[in-house]
Amino acid sequence: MRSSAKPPSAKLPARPRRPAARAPAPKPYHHGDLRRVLIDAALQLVGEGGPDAVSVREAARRAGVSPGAPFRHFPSRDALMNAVAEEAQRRFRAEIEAALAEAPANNPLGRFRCLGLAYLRWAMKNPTHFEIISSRRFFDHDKTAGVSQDNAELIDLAERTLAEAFAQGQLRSADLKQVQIAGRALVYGFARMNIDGHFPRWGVAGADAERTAEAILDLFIEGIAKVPSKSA
Amino acid sequence: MRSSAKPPSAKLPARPRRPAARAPAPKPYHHGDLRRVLIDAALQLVGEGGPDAVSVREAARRAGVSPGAPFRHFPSRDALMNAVAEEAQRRFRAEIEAALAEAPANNPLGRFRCLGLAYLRWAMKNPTHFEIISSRRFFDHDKTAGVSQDNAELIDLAERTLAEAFAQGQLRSADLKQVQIAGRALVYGFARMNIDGHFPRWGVAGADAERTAEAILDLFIEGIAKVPSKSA
DNA sequence: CAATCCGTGTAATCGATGCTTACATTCACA
DNA sequence: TGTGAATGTAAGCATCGATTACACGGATTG
Repeated sequence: MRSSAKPPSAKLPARPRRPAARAPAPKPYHHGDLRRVLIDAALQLVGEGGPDAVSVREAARRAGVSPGAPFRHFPSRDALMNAVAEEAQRRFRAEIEAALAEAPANNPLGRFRCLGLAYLRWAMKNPTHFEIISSRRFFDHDKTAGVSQDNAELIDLAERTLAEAFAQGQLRSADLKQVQIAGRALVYGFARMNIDGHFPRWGVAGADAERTAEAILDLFIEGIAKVPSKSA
Repeated sequence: MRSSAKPPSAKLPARPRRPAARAPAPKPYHHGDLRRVLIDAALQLVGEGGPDAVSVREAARRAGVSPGAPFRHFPSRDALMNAVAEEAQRRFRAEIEAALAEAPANNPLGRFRCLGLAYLRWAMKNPTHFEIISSRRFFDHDKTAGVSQDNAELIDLAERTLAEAFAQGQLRSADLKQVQIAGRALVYGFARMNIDGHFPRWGVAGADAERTAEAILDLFIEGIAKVPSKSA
């Protein structure tokens, strides 16, 4: 979308907000909630063609608004992408926490596995959205208090879960930091490889992908668990 | 570079090819090896600001050539990026194979570790170049015989090494495919997290980064090795 | 109720980019 | 030596991000 030929976009028929007693209400001068609509449009564009497919003008077009209008709400394209990325990150975190809420409470290592699985599943179901939250370039690194609060929350969650697992003697290594980074690298890497096209065989079906994701996660968990063989 | 103000590029002083008996040879009409120079310029641009920092015009500017000239050698920007990515992939493979050539021959698992380490080191020393080879979008997926021969070679190499390790009883799992994918995901993930800015603490120094890289690699190797504790 | 302020949208414009077409130059081969 | 193919230039198109001047109209005031 960003520099390719494209039909003139067919002009949406002026969204029917506020039926307006009698006049045809062709298009109210003020949009209503343009900011929200722009973010949604951009999210959709990301879903269709990745981050590069997002253009301010196309988002404006889909919102039925002039090309300059978005700049009233976002000082730059990056600012729009920032908002989009934060929204995606929010959804990501919400889904993972929801999945974890259903996991058994008294098996930390099992909970850790559950966390990783939810991570992988979301990333594979929403590849382009994962792409924008994983590439930190869309987050504002100047803001105080850590840009994406949601991301820090997730990391904390993983760390606490690992600490519990260690406290219950479920881990072989005491270097929790390394284990945490390795675990993150594993799921991150698998998710990104999937997005970046390193597994061309898995078309859209993704059943193989999900099975493999689970398998390598288990391989990792077994690798860090205490007494890996012998009994089981 | 792709849409920001920039000084007019200072105009290189007409590269002195072929001193030309006596005339000042201000600029030969034909460049000599524009294709090569364009790829180098683009590689440099990638090194300076990542893939998005590459513009055909800027590459042309640095080659001291008109904006349309590159299109004689590359039908599109993507084609240029393709060439750039293949060049980077070639260097990547060369360095890894060189490192592996110095590894002890009769310890497959050790060789596997060495491979992973070389991978991580190159990725961390050439982050932006790793970025373009990891994102497969710059490779031509239509070409027969697999686009990046070099990449397939590397994967084969890893698989053979793992098979040897298994044959010598060094591995705990017999599912070599899973082990290979997990290993790839681990190093890939770590490298990309580093590039994508998930480890903001490691400024440019990178000593911490390299140590951590080695640590998580060892953690993984221990996890897949047979008899992980007990003796060592 | 009316006047006005200011948030929000429009129109027009700028420079940069990818890419194409028409033309110019020069190399290489017959 | 002459000519055609290869390779460069010049000019131009459409799109993009971004800025500026202006227009609209809802909300707050007196």
